[in-house]
Amino acid sequence: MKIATYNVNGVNGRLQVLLRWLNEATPDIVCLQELKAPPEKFPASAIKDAGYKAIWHGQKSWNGVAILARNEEPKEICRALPGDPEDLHSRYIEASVANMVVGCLYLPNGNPAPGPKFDYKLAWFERLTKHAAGLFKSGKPVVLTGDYNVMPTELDVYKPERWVDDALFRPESRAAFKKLVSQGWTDAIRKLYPDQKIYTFWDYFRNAYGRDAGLRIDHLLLSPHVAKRLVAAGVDRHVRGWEKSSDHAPVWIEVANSK
DNA sequence: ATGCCGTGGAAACCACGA
Repeated sequence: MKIATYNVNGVNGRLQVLLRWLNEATPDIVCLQELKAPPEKFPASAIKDAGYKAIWHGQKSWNGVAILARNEEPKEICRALPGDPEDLHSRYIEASVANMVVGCLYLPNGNPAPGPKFDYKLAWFERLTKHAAGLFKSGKPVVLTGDYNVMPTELDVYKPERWVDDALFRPESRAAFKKLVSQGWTDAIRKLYPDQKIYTFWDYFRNAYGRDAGLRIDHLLLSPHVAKRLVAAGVDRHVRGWEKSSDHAPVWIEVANSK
């Protein structure tokens, strides 16, 4: 069972890249972020033709998340994080699929920091952490994945000293990620590759991809039941080099089938 | 050191991203 996360940076603008990658990688479950499309503009039929059933939470221009699955319709559990009815950003969707709970998230960027956007990021992080605690306690197999907009450690940034004041790397953001993970979640990439420089995002400019000036900000957090079954993980970084690519690359895990 | 690129939407510029 292969589970992937991919910030597509515009699901319609990147549709050909997305379809090409789906066809090549054949993941079983896919979490997408930054659809940048209202619900009615989600390319459902193209994705269906590619072999995937999907649920999505779209929004005009910004944000937007979706969960795709082969052979099975993801059964929606919720499409917002509890805790703030005023928050209308489409940044979270959760489904039951393949006997797991899959949470797909697009955590706020938070720049400029400090400021209201950074406050929103930290508040959103708090809500996520609270929600995650409930999921964790449920004892169910859970995958909490998406664009966390946080580099957890210095190993996850090409030039840490340049990012210390950035919302993605500030101590508050790193502490929030650490607090979440310390509930007992497993960061899949770091579990298998504790010391390797691994990135999931490269800026469009300054030839960031060519220089490998990247960040690791897309993560898959696994509950103990799923972590036990983890057999492989990786980043499809070559996809970032494709024409019309997103600035993120897909990240995936392979888990053994549950018995 | 910096949105230098890129998207979507509105209206030939703006907001937003990491």
